[in-house]
Formats: sequence, structure tokens, C-alpha cells
Amino acid sequence: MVCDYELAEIVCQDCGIVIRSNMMDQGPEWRAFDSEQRERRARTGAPLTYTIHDKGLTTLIDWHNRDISGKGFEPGQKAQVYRLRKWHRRIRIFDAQERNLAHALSELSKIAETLNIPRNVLETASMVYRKAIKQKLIRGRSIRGMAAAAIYIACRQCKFTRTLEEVAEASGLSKKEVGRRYRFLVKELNYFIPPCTPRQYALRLIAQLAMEGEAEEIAQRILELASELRLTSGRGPAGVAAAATYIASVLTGERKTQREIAELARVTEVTIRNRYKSLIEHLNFTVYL
DNA sequence: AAGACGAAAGTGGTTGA
DNA sequence: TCAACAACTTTCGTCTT
Repeated sequence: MVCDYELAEIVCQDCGIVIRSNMMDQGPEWRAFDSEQRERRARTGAPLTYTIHDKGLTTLIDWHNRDISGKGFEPGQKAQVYRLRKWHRRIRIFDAQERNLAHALSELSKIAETLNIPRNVLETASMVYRKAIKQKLIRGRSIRGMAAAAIYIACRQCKFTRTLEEVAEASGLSKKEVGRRYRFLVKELNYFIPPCTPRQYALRLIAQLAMEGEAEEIAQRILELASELRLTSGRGPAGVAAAATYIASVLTGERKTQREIAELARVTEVTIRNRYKSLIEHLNFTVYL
């Protein structure tokens, strides 16, 4: 029995049967490497009451250099009020960022929950978001959009297969919007995101279809050969993976319909057909029989 | 009757002038 | 900014199991 953290599944290594899927990572929630991190994490834990910030009781130190009776300040007081104002301003910015972060963390965990994303990926997403806040990339953009993008980045970095479409759906945003935010963040934060491989998609598909271990092997082999023959470049990885999975299902005898696979892979049957046509054209399947 | 096939037109995003 | 373009989708009629 093996625990696959990428797919969040427990799989029997002999027969490939999925014993438990969509499980949660039960590892420690937060890790803190120094006191500063511990402090920050402690403050951001637990149920977030981001809707209650200051309840409208914000204090303002206005810019008139006058006291309550309208008289001007003594020189010493003037300097003091200036300092007060300065610090007040700083604290307010800090507040705003904290509030944004709190809101964002709640969005992040909401999205993560509907996508069954394990803790470590969620943690990565939070780190991405913090970085974005620090670099002032959030201001003027929607928190939810940026949160969705952070989630997607984290998924890609952790090799946890979730499509852009799924992330968009879970966040209630359009694919286009999440994609735009995603590209923006990747560019601004100088991330390198390795492209998604058909292999990752295929692994997930086979797990979702609860197929035998043999099918997984065959699909992997097909994709290996396909990439050697350059049949994968320029093609959508999901389509290639779906085709390989379909072929594997036919070869192992536990046949799945194109529609079934197409639905899970989020491509059409036609795409599966087109891909697998070019696959069987170039590959010699006697190897497996 | 369901699944598979494939032609043809349509779609949305990228690229390059 | 616009048109060409490639990958993919939609639609639909036909063939196969």
C-alpha cells in the first residue's frame, strides 16, 4: 500500500485499487523555522473574522495643526503631532495589508477545500500570496482572483494536478480571468513553472477511473514513446493523456468509453479520437500483447 | 441502442505585421 | 489593431458492436 501525496490517494501497490481518495494531508498544519514566522503564522491561524475589522471606529488624526479649541500648536507639540501622524499612517497600512491577507487566506482555504487540495499545497499558495502582497501586486486587483491564481501556481509547483478550469470553477471566476492573474503573478514574482506533462494528467485520470496498475504502466509507456516521437509537442497535454488512458483501457480489457474519459479529462471525444489516431499510427502495440 | 468515427464549421487565444 | 493561425470544440450524420 502506498500513499500518494500528489494525488491525495491511498493506493494498493499490488492491484492498483484506490483505497481512499481525496484524503486530507494529516501532517502538521504549519511549520515555523524561526520566531518571526511563528509569530506571523500564529496571528493568521484559526477562524478568520475578516468581515469584522474595525467596525467603522477608525480614528483619524487630521492635517490641521490645531487643537480642539482651534488654536495652533506650540512648536514642540507640532513635532509630536507630526510623529503621531506618521506612525498612525504606517499602522493603518499595516492594518490594510493584514486585513487583505486575512480575507485572502479565507478565500484560499475555501478554494482549496472545494478542490480537495492537501495542506502543503495550500501552504504554498499562502506563501505565494504573501509574496504578492509584499510586492504590492494585489492592490487594485480582486482578492479572489489573485487567490485563485496563487492556488493554481501552488498546484503547478507542487505537481498537484488540478486544471486551470477546475480552479476557475472552484473560485467562481472565469478561466480567462484566473489565467490572466496567473500569468501576471508568474511574471511579476519571477516564478519558473515547469509545463504540465501528459503523464501527470494520465496518472490522475487512471486513479479517477479506478483502473488497474497494469493500465497505468501501459499509459505511462505510451506517453513515454509518444514524447520520444514528438507526438506530444504542441498538443494539449490533457488530450494526449486522455488518449493514452483510452488506449490503455482498451488494451487491458477494462474498457472505458471515450465519453467517460473525455468528461474527466475535460476534453471532447473528438480530441481523444484525433490524439489516439495519431498515437496508434506511430506506435507498435504488439509490444504489449 | 449505445458507442465510435470523422467531416466541417465554429471558438478563443496567440502571434506577428 | 487586425488578420492569420493552430489547437480544440461543437455539431451532426454514418458506421460498428
